[in-house]
Amino acid sequence: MPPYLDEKYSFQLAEFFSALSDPSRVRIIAALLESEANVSTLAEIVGISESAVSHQMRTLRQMRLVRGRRQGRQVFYTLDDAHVADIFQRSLDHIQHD
Amino acid sequence: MPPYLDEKYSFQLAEFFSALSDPSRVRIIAALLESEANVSTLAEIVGISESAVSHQMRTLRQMRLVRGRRQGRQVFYTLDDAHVADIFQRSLDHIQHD
DNA sequence: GTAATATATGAATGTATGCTCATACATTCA
DNA sequence: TGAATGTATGAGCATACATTCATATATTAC
Repeated sequence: MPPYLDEKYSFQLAEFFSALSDPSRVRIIAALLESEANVSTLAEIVGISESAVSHQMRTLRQMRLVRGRRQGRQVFYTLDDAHVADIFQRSLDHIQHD
Repeated sequence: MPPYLDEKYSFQLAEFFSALSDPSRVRIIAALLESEANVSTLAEIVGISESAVSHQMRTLRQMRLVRGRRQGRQVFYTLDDAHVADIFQRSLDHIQHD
């Protein structure tokens, strides 16, 4: 019996959800939902080290969830896609209605 | 600086996405999007053992993504929530539009 | 040039997780 | 009752991952 969703898409979709499956990354996304922010600001907001944030931003960049824009010494990150914001917000609403 | 999303919700949201962050579970959800199914059918569709499916269904039950209904020796699973189906479908569309 | 600041990255480590295997539980049928 | 079938669960293992620490890179100021 063939899977209803082929291997390629099931992996890609799992990867997409994986990008959102960590509390630190969730808080990063939540912060970026309000405004762009640089690494050290995100570190303060999320409560982890700047190194940890930088590692997470790499993951989020690779998943194309965020985009970085260097301005001098700082790199400002923004959400890369409105769909992601929509999915994130709907999921949050879902969670909060239980 | 306080997080924009408090600890409780960031953990719950990360847990929710974690439930969808594995290719096997993604295929299970995709199958259940079409119709309810029992464990052995899901095992065939997804291509993993019935034991592995059963373990995954436990996770999905605990996250309240699916619900089991025993009928004789079999347990038929269905998606527990229309929001989940909606979020899943939107995410799939998002992935497929890249 | 050097020093200082912001970010990125590689290695190491502790923890989480998906699967297999063995076994237990639940239900039906003889 | 006992055998057969479908599902659930615990232990163990291999792999993945989030963080820390040390170090590297990039940019600005002096």
